[in-house]
Amino acid sequence: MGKRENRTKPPDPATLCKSKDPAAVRELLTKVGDKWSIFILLTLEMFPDCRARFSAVEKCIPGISQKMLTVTLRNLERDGMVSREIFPEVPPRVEYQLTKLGETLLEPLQALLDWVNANSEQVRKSQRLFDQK
Amino acid sequence: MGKRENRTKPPDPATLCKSKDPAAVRELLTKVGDKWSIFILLTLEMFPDCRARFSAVEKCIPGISQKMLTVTLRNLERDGMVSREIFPEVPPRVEYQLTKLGETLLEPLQALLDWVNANSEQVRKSQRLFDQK
DNA sequence: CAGTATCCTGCAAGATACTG
DNA sequence: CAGTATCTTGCAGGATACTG
Repeated sequence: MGKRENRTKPPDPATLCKSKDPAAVRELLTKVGDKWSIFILLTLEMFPDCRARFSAVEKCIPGISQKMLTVTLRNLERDGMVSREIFPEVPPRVEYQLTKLGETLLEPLQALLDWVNANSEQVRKSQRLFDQK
Repeated sequence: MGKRENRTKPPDPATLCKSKDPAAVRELLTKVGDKWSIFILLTLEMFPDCRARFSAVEKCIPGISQKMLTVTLRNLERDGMVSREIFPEVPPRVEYQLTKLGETLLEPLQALLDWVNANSEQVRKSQRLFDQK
């Protein structure tokens, strides 16, 4: 994985996707690469026990709408990345927690976010150069 | 990065994004997390010298349209992730190559794809459970 | 071969209002 | 508080045709 040495033969197209179903791989990749999913999962990690209520997550993610938070959380629950617990109180309280599966995604996602934080300035520079010609 | 220990205090919302401009971080994250960007960069890596022509890349990415390949390659070039060289021949030949910046993205992307390949079955299982209730 | 150009469509996602 | 429900809109992205 992540080999950098030169190759002398053209790659086999099947090498990238181990799956028989490339569309399914694409779809899941789209979901785990989604910005809101990434932010939500990494936000949950920051709380004690990887556990927080709806409003707490919302406060930590600038720019997310209530709708997108709801929708993305529901999808993450469906995918088995977070669990959802409802407390029968007034006013209502709902807590979300990373599952074990969700936790295994943290490292790759953090690596991606780290890359973005580290290189956004260089990317912007490249864009300016590209645009002025 | 990627710490897993429990915390006792709620996180500072600013912790996730080191940038002053959260929207810019979101935007770049969206781009590097895009499925076509990921496939293109990882595909280029598989060629000798991380270098291949348009049609060769196209063959390696099942399901991508010519339009999306063109558009995504142009964006990657603009962001400084790939370089583009045109050979004045007939028929025309255009080669794309990973830049140094692009190569630094390979490891995080490969980790993400590895996760997808390793866990897609479990995610599907979770989805079936969720859907039938 | 490696693109543009054009048309077209669905759906992602914002805004707003309502509620158990 | 943590959601639904509804309406609306932009634009991602497919299909197709053309070209240096």
